Amino acid sequence: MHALNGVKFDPQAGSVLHIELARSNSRRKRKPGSGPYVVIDNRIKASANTQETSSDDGDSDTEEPSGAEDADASNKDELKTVKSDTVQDPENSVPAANEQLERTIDEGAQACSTLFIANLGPNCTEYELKQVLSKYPGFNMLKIRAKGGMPVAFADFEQVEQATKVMTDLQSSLLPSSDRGGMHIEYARSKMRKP
DNA sequence: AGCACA
Repeated sequence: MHALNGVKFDPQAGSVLHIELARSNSRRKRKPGSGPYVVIDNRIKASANTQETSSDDGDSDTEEPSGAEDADASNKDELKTVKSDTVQDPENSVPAANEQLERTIDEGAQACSTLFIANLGPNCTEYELKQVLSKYPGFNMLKIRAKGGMPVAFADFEQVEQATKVMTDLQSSLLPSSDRGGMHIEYARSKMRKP
């Protein structure tokens, strides 16, 4: 940059190059904790207080209340003393038996009365699968969808428990048409899940 | 790992 600075690039007008470092992005990087999601764990914060004031480019962008850091510092010790192991598990207070069971079958997925079935062979037909599923109580309907690739199926039941029964029963089981491993069954994903 | 239709 200094090598080129001041170089005459237009002999007629006598214009001269003026080069300087571009100012850094005026929009400062969002600090973790300033967004809508607040990190509760403050343990890492203690050692990372160095780059706060160094890169202030003087832009008139003042989203940050300047007193925030000081407040953080004074609150730090207080927050640290909150021990997580003393918190009582709210799940244990009301142990509904079947809820526990469903959670154990496939934790992470929300139990529901519709099953998502994958890893079906390319030759699996709706009819074939329906033959199997309709042996089970509460079976409502089956939909097969083959979006370009391998077919997947959605099986709906009257009750969650009935769907659960089918899932555990048929999990990894082979269909006659299958050219691969057993089918993979999960609860269907729904838009209505708890956050 | 792959989740549609109403």
